[in-house]
Amino acid sequence: MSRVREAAGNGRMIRPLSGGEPLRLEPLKLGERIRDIRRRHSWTLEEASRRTGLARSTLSKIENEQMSPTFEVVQKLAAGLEIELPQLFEATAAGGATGRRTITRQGEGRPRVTATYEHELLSVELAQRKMVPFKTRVRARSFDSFSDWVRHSGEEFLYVLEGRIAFYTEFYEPVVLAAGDSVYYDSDMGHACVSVSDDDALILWVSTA
Amino acid sequence: MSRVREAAGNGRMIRPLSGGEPLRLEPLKLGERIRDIRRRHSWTLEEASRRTGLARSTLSKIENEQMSPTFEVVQKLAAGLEIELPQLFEATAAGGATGRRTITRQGEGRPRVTATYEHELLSVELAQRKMVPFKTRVRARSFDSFSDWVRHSGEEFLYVLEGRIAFYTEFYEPVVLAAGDSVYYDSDMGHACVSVSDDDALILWVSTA
DNA sequence: GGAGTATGTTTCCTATCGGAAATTCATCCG
DNA sequence: CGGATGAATTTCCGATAGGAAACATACTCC
Repeated sequence: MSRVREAAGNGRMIRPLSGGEPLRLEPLKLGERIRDIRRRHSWTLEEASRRTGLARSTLSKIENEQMSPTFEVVQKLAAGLEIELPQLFEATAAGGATGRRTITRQGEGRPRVTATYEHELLSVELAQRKMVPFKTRVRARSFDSFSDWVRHSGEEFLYVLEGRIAFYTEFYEPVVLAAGDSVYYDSDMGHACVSVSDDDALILWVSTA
Repeated sequence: MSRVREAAGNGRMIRPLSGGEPLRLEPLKLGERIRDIRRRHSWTLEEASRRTGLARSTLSKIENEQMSPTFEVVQKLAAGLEIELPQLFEATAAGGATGRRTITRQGEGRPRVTATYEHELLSVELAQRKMVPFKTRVRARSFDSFSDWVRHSGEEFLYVLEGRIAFYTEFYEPVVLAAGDSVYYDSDMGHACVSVSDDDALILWVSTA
């Protein structure tokens, strides 16, 4: 049975950061950090060894702060343990680390209708999120129904779910996007889109908060 | 005519991404990086030596990739050169190419296949973006094919495009998501998903960078 | 030109890293 | 208990990181 099923399905959940170890990542206990990552994945030194290509003994010594790995080795560690290098050194505000999660079912977002768009804000329950996702219905042949750019600081990702839209931005030629196409852009650059299909177009938008 | 059409239609364009370079995924040239930082401050090896407490020769060898510094030394480097550790390892926008918009056509992202997922990274041409979008194919009935949580700092938004998946996270009960459903969660909380439909499931993922 | 100065590179040589194997520690059995 | 199995730790030793000092290569200024 897969470990996830075990962990997620039955009662035996991997507890957050159980009382035992606080997992605080003080100014750079690389050893602890490595060990923690390994433990979280329930990897033995042997498994970690296979993954990283490093000797068990080496890993053991690193975890116990008995040696300072060379940069080369650090890279192997990051790769093998499937963690991004910068992440390895980030001072995570660990502590309680209470994960958050919110589900939004099809059609159950918070609607916000404007002249041009029919937005449906997703994941509204979650305050203080770094991204703002919403689904938007662009009315069919809305070509002439609006008059100005939308512009707001941040970045935006747009993915076309259904239909075809013409996507306009300042400085660029307009482009037609069909279902499955996507675009990423700085949203302080004026932008707008219109449906060019016979039906409404449906797009998924994610903005930085 | 709408102002958008006007504005977008005329010829004045900022050049997008320099078409030439494919944005190489560098193996992280630490030496070059260090040398850049030092040069930028107009520090001599001697000065850098005083700042870091490392020998001139050592610095020289590191910059010329003639040796792999130990982690201890890397720490001293970061401290002495007044740069945050994670920053040292962040993938730089190599070419400097600050594109402000990038289109990714259906199926034309950069594939990344793992045992469990078939990712397609979107908008890869755009370096230094705050979000990382990708589309993922989750193999049908992949229920037993993986064994561990995915976990990385940041937040994540998931939208189901096709099929049905079971979405697992630590601390929560697993939940089944169908096309059109979405979830927003802290991605440092272990998470994973499997397809529970007869066909592969297709999901759109956006992570904070 | 030659002496002097400032910067980066290349020797050494020792301390230590990193891997193979031996050793310890823990947990199951019979 | 003794043996067996699987994990982590600790030797041991060759390879290499890192420092001191010598060397190389500019630039000055006289």
